[in-house]
Amino acid sequence: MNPNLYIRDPESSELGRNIVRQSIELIHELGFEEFTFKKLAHNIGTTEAGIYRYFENKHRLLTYIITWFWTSMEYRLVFHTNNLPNPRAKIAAAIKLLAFGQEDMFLSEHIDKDLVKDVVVSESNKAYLTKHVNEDNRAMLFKPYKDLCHRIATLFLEYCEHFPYPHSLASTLIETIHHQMFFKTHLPGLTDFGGQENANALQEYCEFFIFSALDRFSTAGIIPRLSESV
Amino acid sequence: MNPNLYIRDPESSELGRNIVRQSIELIHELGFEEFTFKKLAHNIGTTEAGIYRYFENKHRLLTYIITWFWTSMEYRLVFHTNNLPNPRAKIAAAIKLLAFGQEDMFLSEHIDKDLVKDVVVSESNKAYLTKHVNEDNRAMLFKPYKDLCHRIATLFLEYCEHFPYPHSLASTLIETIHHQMFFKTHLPGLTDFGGQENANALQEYCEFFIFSALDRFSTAGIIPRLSESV
DNA sequence: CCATCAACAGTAGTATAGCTATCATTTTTG
DNA sequence: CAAAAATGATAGCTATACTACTGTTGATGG
Repeated sequence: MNPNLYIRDPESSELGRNIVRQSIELIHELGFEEFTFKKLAHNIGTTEAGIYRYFENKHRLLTYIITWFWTSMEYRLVFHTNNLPNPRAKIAAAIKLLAFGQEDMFLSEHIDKDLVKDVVVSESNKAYLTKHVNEDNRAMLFKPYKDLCHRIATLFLEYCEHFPYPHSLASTLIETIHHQMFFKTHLPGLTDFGGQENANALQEYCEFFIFSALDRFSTAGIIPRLSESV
Repeated sequence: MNPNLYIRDPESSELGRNIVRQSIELIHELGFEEFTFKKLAHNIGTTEAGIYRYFENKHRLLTYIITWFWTSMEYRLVFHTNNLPNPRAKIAAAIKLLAFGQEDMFLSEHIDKDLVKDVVVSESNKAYLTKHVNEDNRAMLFKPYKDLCHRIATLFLEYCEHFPYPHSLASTLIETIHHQMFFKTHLPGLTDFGGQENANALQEYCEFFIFSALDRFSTAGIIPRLSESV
């Protein structure tokens, strides 16, 4: 993890690990806006000052959590795509993983997977949608997100060599998954996943629009028929 | 505008209009997190209490601004697509408009178009990414967004009758435009628009992935060749 | 075994944000 | 012109964000 994210490494002590674990629970419970270091300190049984020894402010802590997630996601992406036979299968596996459809061990055992998922869906945008995004970017805080994005982009290029938008399509995929998950739960009118209880509907939608885009630019010029892809 | 958004209608007085206009400038300048009613009051020469007579809190004011934007966008969408000859041209016009590529009069004269655009790109997500999204949704605060989304979805269905994801594709389009614009400026590594100075690159990317998705599901089974769409 | 140093708890305190209440004055309007 | 509404000005209260200082504990190393 990038040392710019913290003041003292939270992995280096029990208190530090508690801060991270409990902050995920509390952000999940209250939302990031209502989340404060005082409440977190009370939850852990320490004091506000104790938290400030680890993180400069609550936004840095959020960025730490989200960044840790991207790092873990990239690691798992490599793991789950490494020995698949062809680029198409790799992309399908990547989408499944990104859409939280892959049952999987998380890297860190002491953190609840479903909570992290919800926090990422609801709060990850807030890590970069700030006025100090350029400064944070210079401090390399978003490198894990870019690395993940680049790795997905590389899969796209393996599948379709001359595809002109690999990075944009990768970031579109990631953000779309999160937005559509949020909309499905809270604003279903913005999706088509409302009525049905098809747990894979989002994943199928993503596979559909990603492969539609990639196949259209296929260098071979071969466009699979409807029946092959849906 | 939905009366749940405000306490006193800001369109009903000079002070109210000032609050809205100046808040857009100040949110643009400071970002939503650093924006406060005290600073806004100071900027327009009134007091904090004066602002609170119009808006319950700064989040409601943000939602007002964003909602006003969606309302205006839907109106302009109808205006710019109404007498186009075919669904494909309508969708292309919609994308151009949503991507801010359409030179156009805004509905309200007293508000700076470019400022609103930047505020929408950076802050619109924060209108709904909250813990009270369900409550806000019940108060119909997001109806204009849903209406806009539904109208775009309808265009998709006119072009491709049995397309199964019209609403998800519409919300994906809107959110993607904003994210890619933000990334292009602040995190260009997440896009493919960095080096080139092609102002239409984003618009072309959106047309590409939208029509790729729609054409793949074309009921006629006729898939236009690469040369026709890019 | 003691000196030392890092980690941590606890307390206090400042500045600002978020919000409410009150009251006098001005403006609108019936 | 009188009543009602809108505004300006001030005060105040609670919570948040953050900093500083003090004392304790517990591990390390000579």
